[in-house]
Amino acid sequence: MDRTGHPTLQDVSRHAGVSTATVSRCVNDPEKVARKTRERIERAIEELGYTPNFGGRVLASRRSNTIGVVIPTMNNAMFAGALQAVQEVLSDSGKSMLVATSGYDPEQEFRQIRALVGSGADGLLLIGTDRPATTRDYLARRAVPHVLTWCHDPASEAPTVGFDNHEAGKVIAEAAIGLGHRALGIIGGISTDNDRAAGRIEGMRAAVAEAAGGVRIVGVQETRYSLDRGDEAFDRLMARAPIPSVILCGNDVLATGAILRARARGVRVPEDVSITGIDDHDLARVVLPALTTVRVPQRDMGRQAAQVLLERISGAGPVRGRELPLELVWRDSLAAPRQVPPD
Amino acid sequence: MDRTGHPTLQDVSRHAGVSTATVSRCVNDPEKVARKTRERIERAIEELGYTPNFGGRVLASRRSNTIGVVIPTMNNAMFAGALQAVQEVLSDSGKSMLVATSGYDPEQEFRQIRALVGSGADGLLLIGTDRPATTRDYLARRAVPHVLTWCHDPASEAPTVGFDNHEAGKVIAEAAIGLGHRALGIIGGISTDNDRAAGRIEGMRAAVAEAAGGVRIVGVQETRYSLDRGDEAFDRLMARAPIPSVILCGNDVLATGAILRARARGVRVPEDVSITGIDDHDLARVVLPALTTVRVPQRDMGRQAAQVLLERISGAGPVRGRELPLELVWRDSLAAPRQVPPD
DNA sequence: TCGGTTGTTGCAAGCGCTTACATTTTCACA
DNA sequence: TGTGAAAATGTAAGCGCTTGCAACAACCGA
Repeated sequence: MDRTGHPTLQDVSRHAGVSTATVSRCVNDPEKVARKTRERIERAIEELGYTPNFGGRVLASRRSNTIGVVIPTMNNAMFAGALQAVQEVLSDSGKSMLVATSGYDPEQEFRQIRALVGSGADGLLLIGTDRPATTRDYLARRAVPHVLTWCHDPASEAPTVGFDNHEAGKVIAEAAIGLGHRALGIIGGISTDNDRAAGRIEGMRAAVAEAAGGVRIVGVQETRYSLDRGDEAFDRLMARAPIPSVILCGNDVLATGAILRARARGVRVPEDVSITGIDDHDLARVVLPALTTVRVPQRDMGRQAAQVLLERISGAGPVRGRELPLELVWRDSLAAPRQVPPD
Repeated sequence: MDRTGHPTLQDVSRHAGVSTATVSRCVNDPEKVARKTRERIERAIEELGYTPNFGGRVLASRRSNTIGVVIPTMNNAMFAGALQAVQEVLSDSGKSMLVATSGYDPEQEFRQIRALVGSGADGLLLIGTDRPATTRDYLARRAVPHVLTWCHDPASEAPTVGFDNHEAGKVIAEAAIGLGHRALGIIGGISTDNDRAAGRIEGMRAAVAEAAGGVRIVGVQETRYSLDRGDEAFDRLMARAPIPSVILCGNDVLATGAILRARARGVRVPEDVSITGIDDHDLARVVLPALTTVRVPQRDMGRQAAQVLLERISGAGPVRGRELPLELVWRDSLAAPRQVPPD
């Protein structure tokens, strides 16, 4: 019995008449124990109601079977959905998931990373590639196995399992340009310390740069991801000439906010102005008009990121990142501009 | 140096010329150490880049400073939002959060609970009051401090921090009845093994039972919480007479699904049929018409539940549950029925 | 029957930390 | 300057488990 009255490995070993080593093996690696012995031990475990002590286990084995995840916020359903997938994979492998949020703040992220590592995390799943040297040094010095997701960069030191945000922005911008839009507005997430938001905007800019014939960006707003911010940014964008004929939003929440605002102001979408999103959030098909957007494979991404992280932790060979495909989803919020404006 | 090359408490103690006990105190309870000594130790910690070993710490102190949360799914933004709040509170108290999901399955929940306890969780936050005796016994036998949320029941053995689901259903049903609706349809979550979904439906039924003048329920559909299921349930409810003049939905996702379906079928909301939700999800204000619903204080609930759990773990006196207020949110999806149908 | 394999089990040394208790130091006050 | 209480520190005994190694048993073919 331990200090709290729970039976210990030792109790089980006595009860079953074997050594503690055998009981330990029976718990962790049953094949290593002869069938008859195993049955005896299992009965003892059952009778005593034994459960392994976590601390002893971690201390002796140097593994906690716990992995940490830091996401910007759980208020974004995209992250939450991916988290769900991560949890499922980990759970299937007998691991538990520690979760923390950074609120898009690099320092907070660093704090949370340290807290998770201090809580025994065997590995870490992080969002995005860019982080301060302090954080990267910490990760390297402590040799914390980690995988980055929600982004993809083959050149990254840590494996990335995700998609190319730059590409996502570019694809949707090209779709708009292809329809004849020449004056584009952008409502993006705040790109400071956020490689995903920045990448999306850059992708949009790149599409414009590559386009022929007077295509230009007439305004860029960066704002926090939230329905209400989409609102305000829309107003600012529509406040002064030249008015964009399409507004490319950094994600579906912003786009939905913009549509809501357009509706309230009597601006018709897509007749007066087209609006696009990125993510393919639930909102995208609920809002009216339904959003034309780029589908981000959140579930798959979460699942695969978790798998890659597990490989990385198990140390089985070099682990490579993976790029996931993006898909343009056509709905109703993007249409050809009313008239092609003169150059 | 430990086996992995990291400095240990012992290294620090040698480096600073003090005993390991003093270093331990300096880390866990700095006031107990004289200033000069503390500074010396802190310098040593800094120079060596020491971080406490989690396993050793848990083993010796019998505390992991980790708490576990089991929710049905993170795909429901309501749970995710609450989780965010829980995480913030825990993080502020230096605790980490383990998260697992049950998929609304009691056995899965039990498995996850065991996994979290096996991962060293000092306490547990669970959703809802009802669970199998097996699970309750386990919790009692292992004496796992736990708090229940998303529900409220002063009679529950474990403290509950949440709202009264029965009341939520009743409030919205009364609102509909008050407007003159007599034929009510219900699309609820699956009430088996789900006291919240069951409570909401019962609340609706209770309102009907208490109402005078031929108010009756003309159909009840139970279905999984998802946009598409709201769809189907709507169809079934509208398929045969008597047709309800209002459909009370168990949550906003179902209600939104129903509205989407109504729109697709050319049924006008609320002119032809009113539709209500519960939760006040983001969808509620995005969907057209915007949902009349009951606001569930997810953030507050998460925050308070976490606080109560921390109290419970610290063992400071008897811990009482808390009930949080509900608020009816009037929007556009609920209106008086076209004509009061003859009794 | 014997040596060699293969399969099982036990021995025992920690893993790195906390903490009750003992000891030493400090300091206010007489 | 002496005294006692309070403050600071040290001593050392584990916490419950894993695991490398050694010991032993069972079984094989020669």
